[in-house]
Amino acid sequence: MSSTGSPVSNDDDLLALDRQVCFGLAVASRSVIAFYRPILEPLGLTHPQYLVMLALWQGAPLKFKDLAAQLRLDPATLTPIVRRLERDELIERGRLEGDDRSFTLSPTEKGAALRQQALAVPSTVIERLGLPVEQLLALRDGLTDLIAAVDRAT
Amino acid sequence: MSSTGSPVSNDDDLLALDRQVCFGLAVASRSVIAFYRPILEPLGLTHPQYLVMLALWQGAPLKFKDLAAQLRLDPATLTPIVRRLERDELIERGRLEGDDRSFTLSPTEKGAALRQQALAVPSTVIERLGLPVEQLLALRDGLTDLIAAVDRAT
DNA sequence: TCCATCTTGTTTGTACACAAACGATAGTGT
DNA sequence: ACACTATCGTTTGTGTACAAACAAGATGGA
Repeated sequence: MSSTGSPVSNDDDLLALDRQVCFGLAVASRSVIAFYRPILEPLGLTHPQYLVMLALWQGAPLKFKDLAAQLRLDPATLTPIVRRLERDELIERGRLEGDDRSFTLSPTEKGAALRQQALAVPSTVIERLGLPVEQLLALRDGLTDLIAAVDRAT
Repeated sequence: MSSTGSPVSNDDDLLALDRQVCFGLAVASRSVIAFYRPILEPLGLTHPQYLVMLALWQGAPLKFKDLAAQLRLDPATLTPIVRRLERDELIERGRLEGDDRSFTLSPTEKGAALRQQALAVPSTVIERLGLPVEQLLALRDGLTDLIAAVDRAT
């Protein structure tokens, strides 16, 4: 109608593709997070909280600012997540000499102990999901490219 | 330490891969939605609202229940989104004979007119993103597989 | 008919996610 | 010392997202 005839070139086709990609991304993200929910629930962690603990288990202490950058989260989003993890005594603040505005975060003893349970999470997920690891790696690479493209374009 | 020596098989490697995939998915989803934000803002739509309008532009009237299923959203999440679109007079309810609990949704005249502006959204996104369409298609397929795997495993 | 049960959409409570404004501290120039 | 600016984390407001409880209508059997 309004196109020259080549495939995936008129507005309606683009609207459909757009719907598939951005919608698929949102659905996949929500689905996977929902898939983690019952697995993380016994640990007493939500998915964002799990990501925070993963970061701190890998390297602590970490400055609040650096943690926000690693997780690509707005500080305003991270603040309440950190507050709940502190309330649950899984992480704690450390002062930073030289700057009274900033602070660091580290797992408490309780938080460090939780890592042992968390080690079972990935294998549980991968096993229940039943996807070959190669496919997960390919997907990861595709997502990485997409994130890089967004960063470049912003 | 605890592994037989093959790559990507011990717990630490799995923890790292897990972090890359589920974290990458969450970041990609948030990044892309953020990327849409300034493009959708002139239309007065948030990203979920945009997805609702896409569904209704493609086929209306749609039963509330069917819309929730299409978008894979909990009805409790869809209710306030629909309320705001009604408040902005972009969609409206239609009664359904035979069942007073249920109702349908359709774009208003104003909502239908908005589609003309929305037609420019996908090309804008794809152009600014600068990724080849083939790569987007491949990513879509990977996401579709992942969603299917989650559905299968749930 | 009457009642138990099921559906359908809303409400309530908790937890992200981000923009904008804020308060407090740090650094910088004069 | 003093103002100016920049940085850091928090607060406030709006908008998802989902679990659990709910209210109202529909449905089926005794």
